[in-house]
Amino acid sequence: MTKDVSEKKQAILKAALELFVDRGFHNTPTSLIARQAGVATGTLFHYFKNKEELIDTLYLETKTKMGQAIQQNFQNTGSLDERMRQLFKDIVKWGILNPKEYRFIQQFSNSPFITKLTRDTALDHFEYLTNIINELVGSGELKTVYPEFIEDFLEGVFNLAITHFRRHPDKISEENIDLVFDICWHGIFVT
Amino acid sequence: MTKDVSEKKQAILKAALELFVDRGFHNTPTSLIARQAGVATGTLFHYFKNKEELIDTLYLETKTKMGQAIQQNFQNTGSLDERMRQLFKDIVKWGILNPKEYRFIQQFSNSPFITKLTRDTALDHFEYLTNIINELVGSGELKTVYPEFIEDFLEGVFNLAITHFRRHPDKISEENIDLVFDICWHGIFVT
DNA sequence: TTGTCAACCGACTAATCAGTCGAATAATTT
DNA sequence: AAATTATTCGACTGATTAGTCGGTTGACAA
Repeated sequence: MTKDVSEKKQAILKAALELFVDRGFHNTPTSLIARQAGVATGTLFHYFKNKEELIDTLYLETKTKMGQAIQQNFQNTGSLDERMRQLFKDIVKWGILNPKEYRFIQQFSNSPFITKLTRDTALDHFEYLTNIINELVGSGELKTVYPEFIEDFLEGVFNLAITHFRRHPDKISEENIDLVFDICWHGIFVT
Repeated sequence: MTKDVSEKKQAILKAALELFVDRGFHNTPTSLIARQAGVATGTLFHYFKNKEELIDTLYLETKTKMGQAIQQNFQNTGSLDERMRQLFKDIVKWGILNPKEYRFIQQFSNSPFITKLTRDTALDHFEYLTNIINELVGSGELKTVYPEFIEDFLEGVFNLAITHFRRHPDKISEENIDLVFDICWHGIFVT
């Protein structure tokens, strides 16, 4: 199962990730990616048909890595609330520990690059998310909403939490991540 | 107070907005912007020192327009909850009615372009937001949070709401916007 | 009328970029 | 060992791009 992927290919993907996050897609010449990866331009185009394929590969691979990291930790026991809290914390922590990867995903998602295809393919690695959404809707514990909103809501709160802790690294603590979860799930108002 | 800004300059900014949203910054040649605006390249560089200045101007102008549109409607009467609901709905509606403008702001905010300077300058037009945040914190109606999070939380929920309605235009209705507000403010769980 | 200046044009340039190609080398197969 | 194939290289090319420049036009002032 462990593919023996070329070291050079990995080096190219790593260099590309860093450069894309720092300089944007079009402002990052393939020549620069190659140099940073310590290979020749020709080698880059040996592994990737063109720049677009490199970007798509990087996106899919990054999303997969994220999906696997989180799925690994995912427990299917406990109350819905507890499991959601765990899931939330795992995702937020991944975002905090892998800032470049998360920035890249955000950048890509907000760029005109993304096609319906790559979006959906990436979603495949988050089946458990779809499952838990269905469970949430069916549980009766939620306010009456249509599922499409729950999806966007979840993505949105993950995003805002990770963005917040990126902007304010001094606020990162187990306690604050819990606090953020409480606010997103149970509201910001005391009632 | 009403600056008599050249029609051509406006045409350039309008063309740039549309092209940037569709194709990204670096993938949009200045020559194309000029053509779409119906002017010569030279004219573009007559109004803007370089491409970067054009992008910055567009960002600042767009944020200002948004800020003014919302401030205009902003009422300082009623309960905190009611005023927040009104503010939320105004912002979300602006995002829905001005999709390209909002996309552009998102795209720019998520790109490596943005400098601390442009970010802060843009924030100037949202004083009332800062005010209401301070009021929120002081009111005792909120859970105990530090203000930095409230800022990021507000930005985040505006974002997720507008993104949601962009993805699902069929869901746009006064009722649903209210629903989304309720969920973001009072939690997604029934308790 | 003459002079001035800002708005405007588009051909042009120097630089940069994505991607090619033929050759060299390393790994694998026969 | 010989032949075949995969990996790697980097100089090169054709296309594209940001920005320039010399000149034209039209408005307005002296």
